[in-house]
Order: sequence, then C-alpha cells, then structure tokens
Amino acid sequence: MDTFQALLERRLASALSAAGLPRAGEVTPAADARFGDYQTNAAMVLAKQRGENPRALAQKIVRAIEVSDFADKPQIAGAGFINFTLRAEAVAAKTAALLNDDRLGVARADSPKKIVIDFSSPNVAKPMHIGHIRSTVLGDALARIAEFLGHDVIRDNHIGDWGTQFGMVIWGWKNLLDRDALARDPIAELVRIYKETNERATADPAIREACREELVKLQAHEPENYGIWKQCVDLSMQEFARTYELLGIRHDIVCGESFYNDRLAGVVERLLASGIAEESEGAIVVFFRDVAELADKPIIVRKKDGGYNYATSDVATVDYRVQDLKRDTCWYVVGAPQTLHFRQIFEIARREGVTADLRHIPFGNILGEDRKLMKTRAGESVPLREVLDEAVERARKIVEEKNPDLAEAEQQEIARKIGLGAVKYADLSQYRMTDYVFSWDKMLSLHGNTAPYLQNAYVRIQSIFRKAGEVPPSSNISLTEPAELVLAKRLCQFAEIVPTILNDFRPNILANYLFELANSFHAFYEACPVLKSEEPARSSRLALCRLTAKTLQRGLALLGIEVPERM
RNA sequence: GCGCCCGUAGCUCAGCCGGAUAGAGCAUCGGAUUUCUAAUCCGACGGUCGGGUGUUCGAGUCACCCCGGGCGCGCCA
Repeated sequence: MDTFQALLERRLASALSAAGLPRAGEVTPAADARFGDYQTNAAMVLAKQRGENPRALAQKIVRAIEVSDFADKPQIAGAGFINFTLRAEAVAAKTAALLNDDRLGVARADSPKKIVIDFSSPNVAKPMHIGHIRSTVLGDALARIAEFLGHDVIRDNHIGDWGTQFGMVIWGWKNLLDRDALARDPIAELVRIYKETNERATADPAIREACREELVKLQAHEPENYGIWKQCVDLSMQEFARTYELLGIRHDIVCGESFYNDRLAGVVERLLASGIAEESEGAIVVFFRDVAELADKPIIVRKKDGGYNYATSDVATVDYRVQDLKRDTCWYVVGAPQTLHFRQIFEIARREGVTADLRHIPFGNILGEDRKLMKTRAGESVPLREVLDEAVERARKIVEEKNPDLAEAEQQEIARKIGLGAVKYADLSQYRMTDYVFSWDKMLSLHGNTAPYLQNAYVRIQSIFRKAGEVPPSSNISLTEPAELVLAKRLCQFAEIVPTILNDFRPNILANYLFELANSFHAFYEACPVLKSEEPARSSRLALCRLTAKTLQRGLALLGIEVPERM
C-alpha cells in the first residue's frame, strides 16, 4: 500500500519523464495547511540546474502530471512550488484501507539489514542509575522500530563486567562482606564494600597492593577470585533483570566485556602483524597519522604492564558482531562523551577491512531542575529503580484522585503504564543530543507533549467503544467535517513518518507525530459527536476512532510505551 | 592546544536530506461544559533563531570566523 507521498513521488517521476526532464526535487508534506497537503520543489531545483524560469518549468510539470484520481489540480505558488491537495474521497478510501492493515500502511524496508544494537550496558556491582535511562529506552525503541520495519535485530547488553575495580571488590568481599546485607540488597552491599575498600586503599599502600594482587589472580582465573567475580555478575544480572522486567525491555544476548577476554591477545597480535598498531613507550598503540582529527589522538590497545583495556575489547567486539553474529550493521547507543573513542575504534575496523556499517548513536545528559547533572542531595547518581518507583507512585496518586472508583489492583496497573510511559516519553520525545531537564510535573502533566496526554486520547476512544456496546466494525468512511478530514489525513501520515525515524535515529519524530495525532483527535472529539450522530456519520466516526486508537497504540508500542484502557 | 556537542518566545523544547509569513507546551490573559473522560478544546500575548561574513532563486538548517555553555583527548571503563 503506497502512502500519498510515495504515490506523488511516482507520479512526479512519470511527469518529469514525459516532459523530457530529468528526475529532480522531492515531495514533502506541505509546510502549511494553506499550501495544501504536499508540495514539490522539483521545478525550482530544475530551474537552478538548467538556468530556466522556475514557474515556467512548474507549468510544464503541472501539465504533464496526472493526479486527478486522488488530488485536486496542482497549484503553482511562490517561487515555483507545486502544491497538491488531497481529495476527501481519496483520504476516506485510504483511511478505510488502513483499518484492515495490521501494519497501518508502513512498508517493510527494501533491503532488510542484519543489525546488532548495543544498548543499556550497566556496570556490574553498581546500581543502574538515572544515566542509564537514555541508552536503555532509546536503544529499546530503536530495536522495536527497526524490527517493525523488517530488519533482523539482535539486542546486545554489553555489560561492564570486567576491569580494575574488581581487585577492590574482591578484596572487600574477602575482608568486609556482610552476608546478611548481601542477601537483603546485593548491589548496595557490593557498592559499600567497594567504597570502603577504595577509601582504605587510598590511605594504606599495603591494601592497595593487596587489591592489585586480587586483580591479578582474577585475571589468571584463579578459582576463588573467579568464583567471587562470577557471583558479583550473577547478583547484578538478577538486579538488572528486575529493572528490565519492570520496563518491559529485553536483550537477546548479554556479551559483556569479559566475554571477549580470551580474544584480546589475538586482537593485539593481529594489529601488530598488519602494522596497524605499533610499540610506543612500552605500550601497544594505534596512531592515526593520516586522519586530521585523530592525528594527535592515538589509542592504546595494550598497556605497558601487558594488560588490555576497553579499546581492545571493543575491537574484539566488532569482530564478533561482524564475523560470528554475521551483522552488516552495528549500532552503539552510548553517551556522547564516548564519541572520540568510537571514531578510533571504527577507524581501526576500517583499516582491518571491516565494511559493516558501524554507527555510534550518541545522546546528551539528563539534568536536574538546577540545570546541572542530575544527582541526589548527597551528590550521588540517582538509582534508576528509585526513579521508576517514584514515577509509578506519583501516577498512582493522580489516578486515585481522578478515578477513585477503580479497584486498587487496576489503579496500580494503570499507574504503572502511565508512570513508566511518562519517564520513557520524556526522554524519547526530545532530540537525543539535547541535555534535558528532568521534571516530574512536566512529564506527568495531562497537557502538552506527554505520555499521559497521548494515553488519554486512547482512553477516551476506548470509553466511546465501551458506551457503544457491540458495534460491527465498519470501514465505511465519509469525511465531511473539517476536523474529520484533518484527523484522517494525519492517520495516513503514520506510514510516511515511521521509516524516517531511522535516518538519524530520532524517535522524537514519532513522538511529535503522535502528539499531533492526539491533538487532531481531541479537536475532532470536541467538534464531532460520535455516538449521538446519525448514520452514516456515526459508523464513519467510529471507524475513525478505531483507526486512531490502533495508530496511537502501535505508535506508542514502537516507543516501548503501553496504553491503559481507563485512567 | 586539538576535537565533539549545544545555543530558537520569560521558562522547557520541536523544526528529518536548505524551501514559502520559524512552531508546540508551560506561564500570563480571555473564552467554551445540562454533551461520548473539562484528565479536554478554542483564542490572544510573546522571536534581530548567540553574533558576524559567505554560498544560494531561497539559510534556524550549509561553510568559515568569533562569543557563551557542556564534554572529551596514551596506559580507568
């Protein structure tokens, strides 16, 4: 099923060909409703290329183009724009067709990719904190969208489960561990022993040395230390799993840093053999002398003490994803501060002949109301679980106040959908690079571009259907009121915008669309009574409601957000 | 020093490959309810898009130079 945009592009191409002109320009949604629904700049682009008059070229194109089966006669305006206005019957027919399409008109990708998405990536022996929201929620949404578009997606949790900090964790485990505390709250106890060990090591060189020895034993896979490490990983994973379950997020594989341990020596040998890496000041280093931005920014792949660092394991990770997982596309949903690191890693991969599309998808920070990095009063990062629990609790209070008659269990379930939806949407509705200010009042507001506002539109529709009782689903749609036409056109645009999200990894494009859809629906709801209207308007409006609900539900699902039936 | 990101209404933010008179929400002010969830809608007010130069028929968007803020840059991850 073609979108109107795709249809117009095809008709434009035919017209250009018939007029003896090369393909040029594009069809975009009109900037403003008074210019119709779609516009093309083809005449202006051609005029520039050929040094001809744009309006004359536009005339030529308009004479050659055939759109009368779904649009009014194209209008020429401004410097040479050609504007198209859809006919209401065509919009009605398209809307009716969408009702019977599970994909709501969204085409599958022409060439499906085999993608691995690296997202969330928390650190073992530390709690997930507010800073993990963006990677987790953004990566999950991109995975859902890519899958819906027909791509083959593997979700990989590249957990931080290896590194020098484990020397201290193991020393603390052996000397400071409180078993009861560990049973009560494993992560908190691991954090406590790590912090205390760190303090002692700072003050006492003997303890510092002992920690180093524990680390060396771990790296040699000495059974006791390896066992302690494994317990730390398992306990952490259990904790992460609870958070992911609450969020409704899953991974297909968990290949953390330790997964690559036995591949690191091989990576360095290979880089040395190929001349990509060289020895420098005792370390093994890759220089990028021929790349201007990287010329003075080498990267170490083996420390002078013989140890490897995360650059090494990231090179090994590229290998595994491309060769073992057979991926042609790798997305790294990792914060903006790591931009340089990934440029270096990708440049190494390029030198090794990797042709897969390696993409760092960076994002900005979450700020507190003071516009500084969000922290607790004590100056520590805010645990993610606390944020999510508070979101649900705040939503519950609102539901309780607005809808006291609902059973408590239902209130709780609604609160979960609203609270978590609010947190996710606050993140996804913003361009990923902007640092955004975390505000409970804003994200839980029923006004404006928020999850509850969108969920409310869905709920109002469900309420209509509950009142309507048994209605045979009709796809007889006639659009007479302006608000009906605006809503129907909006519904047709879903299929146009979804594929564009992945151009630059911007789920906020979808969020903005859904906000506008909900807006159009609310306007329709005010202007057009549904149940009290006469046939055939009643059936037609019910059909519009049904498609709106389906589109809201599907769109929010692509963002990882659920809809309640009441709220 | 080198590099990356951000700077749009009083506040919080949209604005995808350059396209027409730059849009929302909050706040402020004014309206709408015997009506399907007013948990909503409609309207008004509000802008030298940080500054400048350039490319272009056309620049918030592209290039270069400044200013301001954030972040990163050989042995942490």
